[in-house]
Amino acid sequence: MLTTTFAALADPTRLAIVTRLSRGEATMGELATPHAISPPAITKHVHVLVDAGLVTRRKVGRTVVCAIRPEALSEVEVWLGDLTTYWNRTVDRLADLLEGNGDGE
Amino acid sequence: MLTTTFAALADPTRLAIVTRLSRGEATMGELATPHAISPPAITKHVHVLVDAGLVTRRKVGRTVVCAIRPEALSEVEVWLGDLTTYWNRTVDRLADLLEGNGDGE
DNA sequence: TCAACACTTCACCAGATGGTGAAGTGTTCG
DNA sequence: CGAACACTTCACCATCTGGTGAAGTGTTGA
Repeated sequence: MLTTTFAALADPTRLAIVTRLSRGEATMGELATPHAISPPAITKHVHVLVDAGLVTRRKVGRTVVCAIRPEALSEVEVWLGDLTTYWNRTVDRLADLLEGNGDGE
Repeated sequence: MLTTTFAALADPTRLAIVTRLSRGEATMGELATPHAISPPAITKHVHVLVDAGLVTRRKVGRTVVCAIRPEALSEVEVWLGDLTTYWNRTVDRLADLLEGNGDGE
């Protein structure tokens, strides 16, 4: 669901995690470092991202390696694309009206 | 702030409002109709969208007309674009490694 | 073997969020 | 004028969210 994706990205810590992971894989510890936040909090945040389908996790020894799942963001791209199409159409129609040739539809 | 935008879009009602407005302006009443929700709730939702810079409001007689502000979404587009660039680079580097010519950096 | 490590689960708390009904503001129109 | 209308503000409530410390799980390595 698109709202789940947006909700996952609506938290600064999680947005930073996703941005960090877009530059390459990282362990939970590496994700936690820049955030002055407790391990349980990072676990929770990553869990939200996994549930939203934005991130994958795999165990490697005693660490957990996280990676981004770009496919989940393509849903956002599609939605944005649709919206752009619609409002461009609106702008075109408005431009037509302003030019006086009111046959926009 | 990007997280503010995502937070605004993280609610189904608000996402529907934005999608609706991308197809053209609407009054508060028109926005409320499909949502089986009380007028105060709609006022609140639109307020969140206005605060996030996604929507504008203007009074017309005793109605309030809302319109989308696409500029706010361009911030999302830019972020998505950056991310895509990064992970494409990662995929390229991985492809290089798999082909055996390990001079990706 | 067993201590240190990396992380998770648990129980809990404060504050934010989404909803409500009731009352208020300003506009239209008979 | 005054009733109906469109919307907002207010006070309030239940639930969700992001955080914590303490205890638990499984892995590594001296």
